[in-house]
Amino acid sequence: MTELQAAIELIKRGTDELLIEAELAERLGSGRPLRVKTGFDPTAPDLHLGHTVLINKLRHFQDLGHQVMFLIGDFTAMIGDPSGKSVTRPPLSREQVLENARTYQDQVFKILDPERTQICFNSAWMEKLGAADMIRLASLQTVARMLEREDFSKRYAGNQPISIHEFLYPLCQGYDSVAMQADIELGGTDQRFNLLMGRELQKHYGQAPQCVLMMPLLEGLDGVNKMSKSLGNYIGITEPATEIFGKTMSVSDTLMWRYFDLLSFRSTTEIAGLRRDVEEGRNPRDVKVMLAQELVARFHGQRAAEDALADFQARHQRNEIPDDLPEVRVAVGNGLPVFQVVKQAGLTGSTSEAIRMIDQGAVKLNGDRVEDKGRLLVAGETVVLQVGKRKFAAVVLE
RNA sequence: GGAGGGGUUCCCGAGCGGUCAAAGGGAGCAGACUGUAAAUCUGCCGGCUCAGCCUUCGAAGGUUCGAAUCCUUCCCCCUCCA
Repeated sequence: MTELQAAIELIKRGTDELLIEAELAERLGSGRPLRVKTGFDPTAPDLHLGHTVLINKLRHFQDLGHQVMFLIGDFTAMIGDPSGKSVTRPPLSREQVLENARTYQDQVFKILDPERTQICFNSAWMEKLGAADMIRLASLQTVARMLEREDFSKRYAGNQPISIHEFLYPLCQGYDSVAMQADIELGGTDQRFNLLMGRELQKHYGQAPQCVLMMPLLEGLDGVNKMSKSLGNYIGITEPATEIFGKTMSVSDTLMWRYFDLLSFRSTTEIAGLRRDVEEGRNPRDVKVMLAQELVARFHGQRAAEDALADFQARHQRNEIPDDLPEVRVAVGNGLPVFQVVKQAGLTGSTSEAIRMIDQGAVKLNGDRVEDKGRLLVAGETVVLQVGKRKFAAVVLE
């Protein structure tokens, strides 16, 4: 295998689709470092494993010596990507965007090499674009073309509103590629339309059209929807080791394989071997532990991975109370009913919920189920309160 | 500009003067069962000083003993025509 073939193999591993392989081969063959573009919306700075599918791929390009351009869509954030749902987002202040961008950098550099990563903001060129330029840009595409996009056509067919400015999002993203002179752009499969727009517009502006590499979307913990913060089905890369471990363990046996494919750095043959083991009777839980440990190790180190496993076994397989309980102080005065204490300790969102939880037998005090919701707790001691399986607090009564 | 249809609790969606904190489904939470898996079953699912009270049905007024339901004005969305 030639060096070029090896590079293409690495680039293609795990991808959903590469357009157009021949073009990419040609550019790689030129020997110059390619300008690799990917964009992120600065609205949700907490990166999760879904994002890392893409970031790992960027890492591959860096390893091959190319220039990664990490675009923060501070200008386009004003529009909000209409991909998927139609939720109008509140505009972000300049300061918020900058702060989010900083958070992004901290997080992506857990995977990427800062030396070979260029952070860009699209406001740099979008703000210079005047109204006339914008209209010219808009004239390059038609409404019919826009409606080809699945989410637009669905909304249109379902009598849902589509604002004109939402059509501008793909155009802006495409124009970013022009301004950045991208050789290749990476994105999720849901970005197909926007990514292709870059090709169209680059041609209009006299540039060679960028190649497009689409990565599969990672399903969230529910196994159905794509992993996203707003759906709450995500594993954040800055989450504590025990959380990453626990959430990974809660993934279904089927979904586990998907995570192996998209997130593990194990070789494809090794993963196939594990799959065979399970088919032959190995407990899937044990294989899942390997995945959970690998992920924890990636973001917190090997040591943390060992600890997370020990903690997990203690807490869930032996039902022990964790020893790193958050401590909360609650003023009980002359005695406060348990349900009030539960609420004030932040274990439930409302008093009503606390009462319900107690009625359902979900609340434990020092390990014993609370039967009487009116029971008064008095000042002077520290008790361990538990709601459900996962919420604990050491409550100092005072 | 004209005609018509809509805005209901996290989402979808019923309700069209009292029995409505509002059917049903989804999501979520808890319990049982487990491997903190899935599936399944059961319960919960606005708030509070919880047998009672308070705030919700686009917004603001009004009619009524009583309004998500009727009237007025306003805001927003969709469809068709031009």
